[in-house]
Amino acid sequence: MANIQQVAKQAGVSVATVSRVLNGQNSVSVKTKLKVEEAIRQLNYEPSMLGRNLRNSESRIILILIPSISNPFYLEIIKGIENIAISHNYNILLCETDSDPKKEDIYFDLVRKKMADGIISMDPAVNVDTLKELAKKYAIIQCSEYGGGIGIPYVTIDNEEASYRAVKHLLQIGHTKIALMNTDEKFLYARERKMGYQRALQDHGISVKNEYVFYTQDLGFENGQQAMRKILAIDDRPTAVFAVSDLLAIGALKEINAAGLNVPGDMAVIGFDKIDFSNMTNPTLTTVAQPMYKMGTAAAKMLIEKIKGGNVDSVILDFELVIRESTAG
Amino acid sequence: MANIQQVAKQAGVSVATVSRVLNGQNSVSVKTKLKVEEAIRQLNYEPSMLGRNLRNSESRIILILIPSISNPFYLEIIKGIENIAISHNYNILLCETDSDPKKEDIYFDLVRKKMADGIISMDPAVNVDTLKELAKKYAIIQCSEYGGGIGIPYVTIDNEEASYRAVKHLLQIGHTKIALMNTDEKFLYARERKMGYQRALQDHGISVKNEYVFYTQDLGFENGQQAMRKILAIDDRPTAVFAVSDLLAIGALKEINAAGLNVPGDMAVIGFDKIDFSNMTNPTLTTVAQPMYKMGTAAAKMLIEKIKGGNVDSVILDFELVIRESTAG
DNA sequence: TATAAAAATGTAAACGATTTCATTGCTGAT
DNA sequence: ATCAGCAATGAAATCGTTTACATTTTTATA
Repeated sequence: MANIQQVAKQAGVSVATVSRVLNGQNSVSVKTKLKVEEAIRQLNYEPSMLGRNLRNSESRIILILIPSISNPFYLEIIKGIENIAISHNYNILLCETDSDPKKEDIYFDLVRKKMADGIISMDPAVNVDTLKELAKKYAIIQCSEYGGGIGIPYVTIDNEEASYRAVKHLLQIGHTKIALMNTDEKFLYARERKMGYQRALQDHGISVKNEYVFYTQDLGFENGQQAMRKILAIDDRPTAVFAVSDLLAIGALKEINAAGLNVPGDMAVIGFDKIDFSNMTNPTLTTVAQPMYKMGTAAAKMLIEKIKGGNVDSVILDFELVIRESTAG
Repeated sequence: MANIQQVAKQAGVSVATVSRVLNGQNSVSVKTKLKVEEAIRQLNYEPSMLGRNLRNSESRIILILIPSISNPFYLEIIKGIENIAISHNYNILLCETDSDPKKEDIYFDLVRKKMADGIISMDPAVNVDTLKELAKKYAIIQCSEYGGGIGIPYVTIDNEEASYRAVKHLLQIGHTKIALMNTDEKFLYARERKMGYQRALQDHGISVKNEYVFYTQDLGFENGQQAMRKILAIDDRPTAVFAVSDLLAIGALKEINAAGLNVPGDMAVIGFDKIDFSNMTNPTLTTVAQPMYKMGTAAAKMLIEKIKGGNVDSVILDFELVIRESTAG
């Protein structure tokens, strides 16, 4: 495999000149440029990024930390990140942490060892202390899920308000007994969405009943099924459920169907995230749409700016309540 | 940021010794080893992979080529690849080609430029000629989708037989009018699955009707809806559909529901792939399960062997017909 | 035409590791 | 006490680029 030396020799110039041609610098005459290009062609030369990266002290790789690759919520965000990355000549390394600190650390090592230039973290269970420590030396952006007040820039939506609007929608179409299907309150977004839920109820003069608030271990389909089973078993059964993720809501949907009940007739359901599948269910799912693609592009731009040494501010993007069959009168 | 030189200085040894400690070579005395480790701690040293990679002429990165990140079919495969990769100290770069030769070429460039050590291609629309050319110089494995007879090792299932068994199942539960929802026959798997469909019908003395065979542009949900709409409009309507992907089948399901018909009562449906979501629909979907995780691990092992310079053979794994509600009597 | 300025090119030093080969320091056998 | 043989260590080359600085060539100006 040819290297730059051999190209230089073949073209009868120095390696510096070859490098200049390679990088499109204009301080090289047309004649030599042609010579060099001809040599490159003859030798089938491809510049090695290994050499270049070492010399430039960069890897041009961006790490994306997600808890689980199976959660479709992240897909659009990843697309957004990827498009910006590619157009800036970066590549992305997709890292599934399983919310496991050990796996997490393997990936953190990649930036410590210069194999990655920066990190976009979307793992809500990320170890905030490690992240904070890391952020002192390396470029890090939090996306969608974030630890608040730790000085690492993030991009997100107003979770409290989004939740408020979803619940308000249920109230407006006449529901008063509304259950909340939430995850562990160790997650900031879970706390925020609960607050929105509470505020909406209070605005309508309805007191929050603890029996109507459920916590799931995780955001998956099965968790939604399990929680829904409990909800259906309540004596004074709610007539609507607001789930903090679409997968939870889809699990709920399935369980309601299995119980022979009708959505939205017997039980209205709202999800969160507007994943692709939320439109494929029967009935289709009312959900809160996060601008996922935009979140991805925003996060990527911020990170690249940060890698360049710039200073970036956190961003809060707009959400949208998408009303579909699962709450349609 | 400290480098190996500074560590050597701090420890009062040569860089060679530090390197030996780093790589766990045993030809270094306990005393010096401790000195070096102490120096590493003091300086907070982390070895740079950029230097190491250049020296070793490797990137320890594996490329995964998939047509679309949104297709959940690939997720389990990717997990399988990732686990093997990690345990062999490789990282994976996930590349979405959109079946676009231009994007594809960007990623091929990564291996040409030494930024990746090998490729696992899962894109059925990959440019076979380029791939073949590339395979002469670089390690390449095809997974799940493959161009046959081009001398690049692959891992797959017996698509013809899988299709045969799916259709046979429909025949056994009494269906005789069975539609096939296929994709473009430029894909090998599409041709193979059609052959299985034909063989099953012929085995039962049923002639293949061209009006019952539909081709979709793509493997997505909407394609399934569109095709189903056509199927429902046929005069002598089939009573069962075999779709070559779960997403197609789920689109069909939705459309059948929308038409006020019942699954499986009015129309039985079988999908292909056993994606997570196939168990979340209502009714749940009968489908052909590919051993996706295993396909991933197999492909990864093969690739790593190939990178090491070894010779590897193609692998054909077992599939399984998973019977669920959408075909249940 | 001589000369200053500008353009084109070259030389050699990084970047940060690994590894071959050479050297030093020991141990133990004679 | 000598020396072979082995273990531990070091010096320096190497991987393939980019780039600061030096040098040469060209161009423009008087």
